[in-house]
Amino acid sequence: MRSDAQANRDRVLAAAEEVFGESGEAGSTEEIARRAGVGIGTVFRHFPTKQLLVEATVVRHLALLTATARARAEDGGEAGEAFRTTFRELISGAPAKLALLALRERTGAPDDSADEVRAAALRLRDAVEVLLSRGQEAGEVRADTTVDEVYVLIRALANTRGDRSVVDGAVGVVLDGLAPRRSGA
Amino acid sequence: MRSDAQANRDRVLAAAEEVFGESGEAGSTEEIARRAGVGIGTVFRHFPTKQLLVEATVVRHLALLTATARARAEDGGEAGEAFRTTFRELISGAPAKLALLALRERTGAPDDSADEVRAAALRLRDAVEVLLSRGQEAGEVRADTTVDEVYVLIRALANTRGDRSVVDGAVGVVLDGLAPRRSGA
Amino acid sequence: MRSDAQANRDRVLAAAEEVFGESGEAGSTEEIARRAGVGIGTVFRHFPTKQLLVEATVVRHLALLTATARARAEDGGEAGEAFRTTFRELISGAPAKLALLALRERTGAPDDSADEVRAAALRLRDAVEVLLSRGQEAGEVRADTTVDEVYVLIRALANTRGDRSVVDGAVGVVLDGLAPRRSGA
Amino acid sequence: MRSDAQANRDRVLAAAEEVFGESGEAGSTEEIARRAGVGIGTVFRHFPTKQLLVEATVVRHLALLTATARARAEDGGEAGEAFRTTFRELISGAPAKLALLALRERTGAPDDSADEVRAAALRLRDAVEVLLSRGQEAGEVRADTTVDEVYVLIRALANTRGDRSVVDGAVGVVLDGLAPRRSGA
DNA sequence: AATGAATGAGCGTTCATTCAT
DNA sequence: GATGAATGAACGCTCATTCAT
Repeated sequence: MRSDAQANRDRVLAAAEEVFGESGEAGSTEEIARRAGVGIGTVFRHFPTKQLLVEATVVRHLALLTATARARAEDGGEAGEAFRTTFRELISGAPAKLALLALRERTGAPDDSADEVRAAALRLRDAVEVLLSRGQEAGEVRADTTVDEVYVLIRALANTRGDRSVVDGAVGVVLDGLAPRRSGA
Repeated sequence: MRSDAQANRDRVLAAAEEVFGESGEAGSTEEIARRAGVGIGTVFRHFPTKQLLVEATVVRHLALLTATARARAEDGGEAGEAFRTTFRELISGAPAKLALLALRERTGAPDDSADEVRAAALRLRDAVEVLLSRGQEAGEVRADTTVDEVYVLIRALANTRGDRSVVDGAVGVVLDGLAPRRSGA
Repeated sequence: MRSDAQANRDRVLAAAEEVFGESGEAGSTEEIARRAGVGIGTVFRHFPTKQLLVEATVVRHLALLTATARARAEDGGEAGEAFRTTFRELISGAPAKLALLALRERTGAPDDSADEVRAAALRLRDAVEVLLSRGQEAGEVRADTTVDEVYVLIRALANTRGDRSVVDGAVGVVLDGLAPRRSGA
Repeated sequence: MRSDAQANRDRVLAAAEEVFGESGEAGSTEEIARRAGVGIGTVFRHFPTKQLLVEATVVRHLALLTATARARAEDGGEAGEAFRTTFRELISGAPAKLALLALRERTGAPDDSADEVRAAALRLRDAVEVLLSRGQEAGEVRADTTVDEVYVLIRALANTRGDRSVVDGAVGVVLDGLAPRRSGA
């Protein structure tokens, strides 16, 4: 029975990512249950509160992004390229869905599980940091920028809506800003 | 009574900007009425639908930002400086509140008044364009970037939450990306 | 100024008959004011309560019907014909609007002015009685029926909706039922 | 739980018939919930819209009347008597409540479920037609009247309020009008 | 006397949450 | 464990009524 429960939990989380991705926190729990193919009671058994479901969804998504970043880091490719590619991937990774994140980080921490969100965000930040450091050491990324700044840029751009080409151009501008500063500049 | 009505309309809009700024569209009309110090009926007399109130709030905010940008353009200051200062101002102008904008631009245009939002957004874009063009002509801003890209960057960064100093640093990085490209680069 | 006020009162009553005729008591006071071309305050100055406005409208309508019936009675035409014609007129007189009446007579008498409604209804009943009696005396209407029965039939049929021809046929059936009974029956 | 749900649905419908019977469509859903002894949410779970609740109530009532008429038709009694008895039963069946019907048939058909109302009304009409035809074939009911006329008469009289004896007398008059026409008349 | 802005109770409806089965 | 019916607080909105001008 344990695996059944686990399977249900996963289906609920997947449905939640879909629904919250479309409607933000306004997405209804009932709709999530419907898409997950389970009863509403099952959703609440796994996530006693909507808040907890939202947070679990965010954590799951952050974990996914973290995995992406780590994979890049382990790829062993060229440091600057790895950093830039990951930067772009995190931004376009799941545009609509990261909206969630932005929303989440706007409010206080009303319950314990918010700590898990913070922890997950930190793990992503750390993964980004690895790539950033390497890029900087390789002289491919400007030395005078911090992970926090880079992380802020990723979050800001991840929520952007608009023409793909325009957004891509905008990201390009930002990456130019992250290029090494000319010594004589 | 006309002036009273106008005053109330303004108080409602101000309260709406506050509430929507904190909670997005989820902010309740009742709460807005409370903060404006008027009855719920008064809110609906001025804005027959919540949607219309949201849009009026967005328009008002965009108009404010547009005024800021235009004032800079007329200041007659140095072109590059004017552009960069305005860029920073639009971003920090009303952090929490611009969240609204992002939300708005995510959905379709269900009613006529949405056109006013679009029009107001275009006016802001145009005001930015003036500053951008001057900066480019003066050789103070890279020539190969478009208003749309710049506008996307402003919108993205305007919704950012976080330490003032970190955000400022991130904006600085972006402005570096907007600096003229080295000819020999 | 007196005549202005009187004129306004009349315009309001006319608008009320129109609106209540279309929507029953659900018609809004605001809509009545709009159609009467006066401010909402004016409506309430003349009729301090919606209830009173409804009743005044009913009274006005009943008075109109009463006048119709009395005119027939004074016409001096043939008694049976006069009765039958009036019977039909009262029914088709203002179909949709009499709906009001039916509604009214369903509830208790919560305020004094309801007495005026009752009085107006009695006046109509009396006018009908005159025509009925004459018809009976002339041997043109069955002798064993009472005004109350006739009045009930009028009220019932007045609210009927449906094809004109079908309703006319139904009224014809009822008039047949009101014809003198065969002595040998 | 299925049976509980069904029981609740029935209690809601019964309460709705009561409330709408007293106040027409103006009766509040909250009041219906109260009388049914359920929460407001339960009412909306079974009838997602007030409109649907109104229509379901009407359909239920019409079905009841139809059953009554059909039972008479199958009784195998004397044709004229069966027709007249049913005619009276349909009228006194649920006086106050049929008000609903009248209201319903006044408006257009804004949603699909209104079709069910129409269908239910047709079934009742058909049941009446069976009795009418038999009565006419038996020479107990005038041959020159149509179901539509009879149906109109039933609807009109069903909404009548007033002394039982007076209404009974009025119905008697109408039944006389439905009696076979004298050949030599 | 007329106006129409303001008020707030009340309504239809939604949705997170509980709990009997 | 899973289900889904039941619950009721809360929301958007309407409208009769009041009152400052």
